[in-house]
Amino acid sequence: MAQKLTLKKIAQDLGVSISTVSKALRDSHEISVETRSKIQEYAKKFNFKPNNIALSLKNQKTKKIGIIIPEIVHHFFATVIAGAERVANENGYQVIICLSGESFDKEVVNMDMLANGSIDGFIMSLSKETMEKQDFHHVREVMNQGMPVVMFDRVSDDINCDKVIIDDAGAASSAAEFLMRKGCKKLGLITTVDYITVGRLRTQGFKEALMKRGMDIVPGRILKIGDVEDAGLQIAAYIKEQDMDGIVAVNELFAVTASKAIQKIGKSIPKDVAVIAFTDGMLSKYASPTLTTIGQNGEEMGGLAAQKLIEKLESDSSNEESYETVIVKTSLVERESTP
Amino acid sequence: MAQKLTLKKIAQDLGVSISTVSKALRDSHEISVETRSKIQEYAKKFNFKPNNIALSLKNQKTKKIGIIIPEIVHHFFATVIAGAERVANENGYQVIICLSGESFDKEVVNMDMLANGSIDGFIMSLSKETMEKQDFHHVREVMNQGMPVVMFDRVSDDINCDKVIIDDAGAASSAAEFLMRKGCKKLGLITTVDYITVGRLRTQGFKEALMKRGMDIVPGRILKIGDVEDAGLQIAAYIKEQDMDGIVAVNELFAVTASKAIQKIGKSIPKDVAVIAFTDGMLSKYASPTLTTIGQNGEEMGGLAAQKLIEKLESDSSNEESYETVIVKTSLVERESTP
DNA sequence: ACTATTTGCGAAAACGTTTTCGTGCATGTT
DNA sequence: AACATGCACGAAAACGTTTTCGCAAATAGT
Repeated sequence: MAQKLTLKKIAQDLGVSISTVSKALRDSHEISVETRSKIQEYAKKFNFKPNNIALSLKNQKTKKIGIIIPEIVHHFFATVIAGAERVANENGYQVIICLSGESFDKEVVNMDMLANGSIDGFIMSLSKETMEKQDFHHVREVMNQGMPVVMFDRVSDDINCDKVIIDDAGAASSAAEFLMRKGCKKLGLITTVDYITVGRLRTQGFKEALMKRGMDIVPGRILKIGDVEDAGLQIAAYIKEQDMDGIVAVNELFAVTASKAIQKIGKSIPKDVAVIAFTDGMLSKYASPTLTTIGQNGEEMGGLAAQKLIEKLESDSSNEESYETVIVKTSLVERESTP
Repeated sequence: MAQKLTLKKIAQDLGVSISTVSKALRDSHEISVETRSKIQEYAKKFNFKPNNIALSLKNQKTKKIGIIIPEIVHHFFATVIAGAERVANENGYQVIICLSGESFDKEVVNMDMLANGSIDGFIMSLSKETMEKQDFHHVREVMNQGMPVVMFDRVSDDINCDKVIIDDAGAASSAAEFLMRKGCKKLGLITTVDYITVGRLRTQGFKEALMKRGMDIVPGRILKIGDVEDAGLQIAAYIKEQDMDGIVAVNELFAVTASKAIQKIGKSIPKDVAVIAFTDGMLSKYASPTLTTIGQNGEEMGGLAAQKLIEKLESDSSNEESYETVIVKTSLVERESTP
């Protein structure tokens, strides 16, 4: 277990001072060529790598970015992380991941832990509890300390920072419009309760599309799911009770659950009922029938978020406070569940 | 942008020395009660939190663990991370995630970056390329520096360290046995090429189960997939050509792809062909029909890996070099794809 | 009243870097 | 011979902590 090599040890072994070693390794002209190569060879031979912690302390930057998300076992978030990690790595950064598990308290604790020097900036998507409580003191606090924050997907208008989102309302509207163009007259929507921003916006977009076509908005055809646990039962009942020929679902799970319920009552997809889902993940690709989806391009969102964060980090911190909201285009992927 | 509070600033503001502040905040009896409470109140008021980097440097430990995995957009790995993150957090640790993207070089680079002081220990699953090359110098190197490593899932016998794996051969054997008990006579296997340890072991277990029952092993019924890209075509051809009444697949994707191919040629599941898959993820739960699976309990594996790593980290590092391999039980989840 | 003991606090080292500022010595210039 | 210049290197500060040690003053013990 060869102890970790430090400048100090090299200096001792070679009979020079620490500063000389440091300078030699950075190829400073202050050091004679012989001394320099002697030190460099020694360092190479014993595979010296400067200690990151010491560098962080000295430079007051860690080259790490913190990502706080509600869940990782969720295809969309996983793709976001993948994108963020890629861009971070390309720029010499590493990512530290913390999961809030949709809990406000855990989100706060995690942020506090990371904010004390562990990272240079945050990428985050708010937990359900946080959105419900509308309590954002923790993110305000880290921003006050001069730590940049980029939010994605689950964002809040109450916080002034860079954001990366998709045009939820617009995408939901296009989805409904797409179904109507295919001939659907009785559209349904399976969405979340309103305090989840994305659910609310998608509901709003859905309604707008119907209104634009002058169609009635039938309240019963809009199902808002609060407790995901018994989504299955709620959706089954909803499918049985409502007479619809097209359904928009705000996520894959709702869509595939609905799809199964539809087939169970003897209707066929897409002939009797067309289905379109948000989030282009594994389920949509492999469900039966495969689902037409609105892809959220998570990889791209993650990449953009990292990009923006790193830009903020590397610009003169003395710069003006200007925040931007990037809207990532969604992509409609047509599969078997629509005509 | 209130500058980050430090001991030094508190000391200046209160007209005492840095050491006094430090001691007061740790409730040392060396400091008088008045001074202590004065300092503590001040610290609380301005929300002082000690700088993690400085602590890391001082204590020579970061309270962070590095996780290196091939992919994150993969349900199994996501569950492992979730489990590791949970246990890590419970013990005051944080996780840093690096993705190798199945590339040897990226695995090496990432390990090198993390090994220079950023973390206290590693949890990792080897990339495909690494397993193919059989080059493990990078993990040996960090181990030589006294940094503990715990491997999971994709491990190597050539490396001596703690490991967390499932009993792949045993699980594959039970899967085959399960199908035979249900009356299947002509079993097929969809697996990976042999240099992926888990694929090899599952293949081996599958064969053992057949031999134990005295059944012939028909080479054509064992499909080894190397390039995942055209797995679809290979599986479709295989299903068409071979006459089988039961199939074991080493992952969900292969299983659901096979399942679709089977239904496409007009056979019914599970009546004509029974299907059983490894990895109990989203696909199995929502495919049509839903799949009987062998759950790998990724959450548990991640948790155990973190547990073992933290134990190693917190024991006297002077302890004996004893390594353990934990075998996590698999769980058979019966669904519609088997009789 | 003189010595022990306790009390309350500060100085300084250490962790591993980088960087600024000397400093001693050889060389070059008058 | 006197002085400026350049070269090659070392000392020390700084980043923010914790901790050991030392020291002065106050208290206690005879």
